[in-house]
Amino acid sequence: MTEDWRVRLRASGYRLTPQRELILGAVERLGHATPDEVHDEVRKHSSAVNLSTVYRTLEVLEELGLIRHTHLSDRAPTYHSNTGHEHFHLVCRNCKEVISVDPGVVLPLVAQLREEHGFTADIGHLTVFGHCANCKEPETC
Amino acid sequence: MTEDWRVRLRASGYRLTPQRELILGAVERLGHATPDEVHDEVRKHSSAVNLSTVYRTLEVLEELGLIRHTHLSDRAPTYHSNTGHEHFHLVCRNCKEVISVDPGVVLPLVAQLREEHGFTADIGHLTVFGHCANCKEPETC
DNA sequence: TTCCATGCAAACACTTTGCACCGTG
DNA sequence: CACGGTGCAAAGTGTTTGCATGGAA
Repeated sequence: MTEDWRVRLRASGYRLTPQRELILGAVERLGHATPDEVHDEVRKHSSAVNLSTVYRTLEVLEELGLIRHTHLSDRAPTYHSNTGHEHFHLVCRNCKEVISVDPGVVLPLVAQLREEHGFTADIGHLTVFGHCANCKEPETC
Repeated sequence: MTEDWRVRLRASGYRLTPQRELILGAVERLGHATPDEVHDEVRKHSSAVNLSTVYRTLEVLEELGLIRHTHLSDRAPTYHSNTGHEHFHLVCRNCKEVISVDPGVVLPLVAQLREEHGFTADIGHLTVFGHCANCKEPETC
């Protein structure tokens, strides 16, 4: 939304480069994407950016809190913009669908973990695996 | 506990080999372990087993439901025996401590996800990242 | 004796790193 | 014009696969 990420970058001593702008834009456009998908998306909308630059930039953007990552598969991590509301993910083992869920549902759990274990849960990183409504039968997986 | 895993193996058309026995034993001894740690543990207690055999065996044992895996770090998966009670994990981002938690805490969440999203959550695979009681301050990370 | 399982080595997928050059501030 | 950022290539992890040999049933 706002463009204060430019300010944040500079305030943290980072430089504003076209690559960083392109990569942040790609992440926001894609919703959920692996480093490789971000790489492809950037290439699709403009000139190519090196893959290692994608990795380095995703790290920087995450450090600044502009994006976050979770693990929606056993393989590569997926990044998503942090400008929207915080949420966590449900992933269907069968059809791989990803459902974003409002954190309200887990607040009781978070509270209980804090009380009973003194543990502060990081909801944004949370991913719950299972089976979606269309793939209820574990047999079909 | 019981040794019916031998029966299960055979019933599923698999053969009972010393390697499979060693690897299952290692997983049970270790509690939570990556494929590499299992490999080391086997080697420590007997003659070596090939790493690729470890991977193939862990896959078989998981398919039989004898072990399970979760992701306790951004890197390698960790396997654990499934003979004990079902549980899920809390992982501290700072000190990497792993806390096993009774699934009772998440039953309300599971129920709500089923009601509102028709989603059947897989608790055994669940891992919640955050900060433990000793590392409450995100600053220290 | 029949196949499944293993060992070995090579291939893979993903990520990180060293270094010279480039371009922001 | 200094120093952080980028591209490139090579190396590093973690995992999978093809194939010949070995061993459980």
